[in-house]
Amino acid sequence: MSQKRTTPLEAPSIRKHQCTVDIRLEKLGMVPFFWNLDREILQPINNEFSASHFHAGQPIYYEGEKATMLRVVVYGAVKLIRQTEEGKEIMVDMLKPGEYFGNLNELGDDTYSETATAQSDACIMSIGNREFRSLLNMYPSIAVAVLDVTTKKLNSARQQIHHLTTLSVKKRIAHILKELCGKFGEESKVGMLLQLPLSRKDLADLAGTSTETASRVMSRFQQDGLITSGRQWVAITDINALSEVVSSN
Amino acid sequence: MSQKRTTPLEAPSIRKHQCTVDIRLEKLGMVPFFWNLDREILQPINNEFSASHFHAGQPIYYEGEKATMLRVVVYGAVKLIRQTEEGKEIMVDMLKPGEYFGNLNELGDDTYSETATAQSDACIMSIGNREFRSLLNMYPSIAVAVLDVTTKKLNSARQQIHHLTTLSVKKRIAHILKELCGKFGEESKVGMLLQLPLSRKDLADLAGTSTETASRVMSRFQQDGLITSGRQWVAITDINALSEVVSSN
DNA sequence: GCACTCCTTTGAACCAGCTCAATTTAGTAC
DNA sequence: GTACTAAATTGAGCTGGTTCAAAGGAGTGC
Repeated sequence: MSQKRTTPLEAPSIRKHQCTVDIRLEKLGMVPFFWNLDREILQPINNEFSASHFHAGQPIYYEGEKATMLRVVVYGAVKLIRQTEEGKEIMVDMLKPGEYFGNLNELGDDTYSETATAQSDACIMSIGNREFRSLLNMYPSIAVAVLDVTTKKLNSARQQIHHLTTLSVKKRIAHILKELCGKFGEESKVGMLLQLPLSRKDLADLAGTSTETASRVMSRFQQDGLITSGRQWVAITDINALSEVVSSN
Repeated sequence: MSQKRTTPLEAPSIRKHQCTVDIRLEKLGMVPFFWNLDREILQPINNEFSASHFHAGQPIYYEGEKATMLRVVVYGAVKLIRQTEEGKEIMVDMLKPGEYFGNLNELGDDTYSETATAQSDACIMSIGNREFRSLLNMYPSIAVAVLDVTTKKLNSARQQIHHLTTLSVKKRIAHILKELCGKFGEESKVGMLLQLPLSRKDLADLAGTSTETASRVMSRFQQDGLITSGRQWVAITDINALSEVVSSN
């Protein structure tokens, strides 16, 4: 850590220690599910959760494993991947703090339908499925909040389906960059820096294309001054131009 | 109606009259949302809904319209479509009786994110968004049931994304036929007949391909004896062979 | 500072599926 | 039966994106 870092990305350890017991309650209150709850209700809910840390690249669970937990991202980014036997994979979602993943189905006899991996160093809170479901039944407002989040996810999944079949790779990537910018973008000297490690392969998996094609598109964007990018990082320098790419001819 | 019909599909008017006030309550009880509810609770809920009929091909609402209602299919099939300005479209879902669609978001200021069209003659029950949301808050079990349905939809949307990027058109269509078979298949002399009008274009929109390619694939399937098909109808004759197509090499 | 790793870029051939265009046919109405 | 219409089929050329291969760099550990 004493060497000069050339990545503009924030070093992971800076924030890692912050995920202490003390601030878990605060984090939990920031999760959309628990918006309207009083502190005295939040407290026992908090006790149901347990926290754990993951290093960048470390798997959290695998597709097909027996699914027993529901998880919430507290710090860092988590990617959800589906893969074929031949190893071809696609990224189904990239989660930021406050988002949930895992399983919330009735019984514990389901399996996870995707693999979850820590994209950066991450802190995750987990709760047993059964426990969470009893929360849902106890507090309708939580159920409704979870439903709203899930509905939004469904909508964006359907938009993605639409894009996959109607847009060119170039437009799809431009659109994805815009979304990531809204989610992970942070002001920096190189532009809106996406605060997570993001390789060409990740982008390709998000866009449903090959690494090579993603690289070609990104090279072009960089050439045209829309982005600045290095190894595993991307910064958006001209978001309006990206929007134009999506909606052009 | 006195002429001989050559379509194996059931004539729409046969069942249409069945959607009377008398049996609405029964239908409502069949909707997954309302599984566990007592009859005395169901009764007032039923009163909140209003029913209406649509002819095959008739639009129910358009993408972008102000979204105020949540709807449930009582009889018939409803397709959900998203389209680009140039008219290229994709089918996001095909719904059967008991499934919900429309909007369930917080306030009435959202717009529908897809166009809903009656695929066959259909009977639809509607409820105001606000009213439904208060039901959700009143009966947690409804909220949880809706959440479960939505979660399943999300999962299948994500599977579709996966298929779009990893499977060939042939496999995608084979898979779609299998799903439709489970949902709309009815035993008949020509095999498992899909009990809804289904054109090559519909299939193409479902698979995210062109009408011509869908036609070519279907011709091939018919040639190989996997299906029997005519104008706007499809029957599956060998579902095992279809499964093999999906999982082959 | 040096070596090593693996991420990224670029080239070139190839192909699944698209598009455009023309023809055939199933189903319906009379 | 006959005529009509919209769905379905089939052909042929084109192309965006894939695949395979190989070279070029950024970041890291020692």
